[in-house]
Amino acid sequence: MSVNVKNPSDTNALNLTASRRAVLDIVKSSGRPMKAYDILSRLQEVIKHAKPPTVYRALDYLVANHVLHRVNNQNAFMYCQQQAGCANHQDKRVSILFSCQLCGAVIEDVHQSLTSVIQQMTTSIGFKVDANLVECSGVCHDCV
Amino acid sequence: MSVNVKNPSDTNALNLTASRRAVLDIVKSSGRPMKAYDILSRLQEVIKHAKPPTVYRALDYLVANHVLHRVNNQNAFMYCQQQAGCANHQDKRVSILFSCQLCGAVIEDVHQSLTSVIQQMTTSIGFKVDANLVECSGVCHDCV
DNA sequence: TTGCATTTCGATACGATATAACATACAATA
DNA sequence: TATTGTATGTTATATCGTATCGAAATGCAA
Repeated sequence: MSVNVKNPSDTNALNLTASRRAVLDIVKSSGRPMKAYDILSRLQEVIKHAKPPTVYRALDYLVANHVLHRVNNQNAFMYCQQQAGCANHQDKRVSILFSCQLCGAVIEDVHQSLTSVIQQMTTSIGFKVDANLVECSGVCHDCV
Repeated sequence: MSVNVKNPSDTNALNLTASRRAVLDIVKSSGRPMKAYDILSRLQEVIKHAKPPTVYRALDYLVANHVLHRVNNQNAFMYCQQQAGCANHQDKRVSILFSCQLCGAVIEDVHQSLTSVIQQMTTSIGFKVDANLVECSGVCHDCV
């Protein structure tokens, strides 16, 4: 059932099984954050026997591998737009997610000064950031 | 039942009813983030008939009035340490919450450069921040 | 190709989180 | 008094996420 597309010469490659790939495609193609149970509904169109753990396992894997972001203030998941092959993560640039509480849109951005100040603050308190990501909640331009 | 302690001459004063005050005291005195149902358990020692909506209504009010922070990556609530009478909110300084995913501790900090860069970024995209707060998930110094 | 360790998966059940819906109480005030 | 707005009480349920465990698939070495 699962299809391993990992390239043996690339130890950082993803092990995209069928369910992981399907979840990734669903979230990526939606172009916006998706909730777990909305992903599940879509997933069940392709994998009929999919259940909540199917989705959560795939999401855990994809978030752990920096392909998706978890948007905590929406309990949602979105495609990581700043990375191509986890470049953002590898370079330790800090992304910020501006999350609109009205329409759910998330604007992902990076900024050198943000990265610098976060690195400075985390170094001074000995805090290890786990996703090179900060979140900010508010209202986007379109929602006035 | 409700006890209004609002000072009529101060339009920014809190309307701390009995349940709101009890929830605030519980969260504040714990010194760390608390989950809603843990708050409920404690609240029921004082207000026996307290139910989930009792807690969530009080939390909504206290978060809306910048007395508590909602820690999204823990589904928890903590006392706002940077403000005294919402000074932080009024001054538009941006707090950052470094949230440890292992022990649950949250370090709240403010930094002028962080405030500057957030203001710069939000201005450029027309985003209105709703709590002058950003969140960052990771592992704290004590948890290595 | 066999055997073994590891990873992934299917399925059920449960635990945790949050809100809907509606009725009631009460203070301020017209 | 009648009205309005705010806050509360109560029940039930919706929504979200995870623990568990056995089965199946996979990778790998002998």
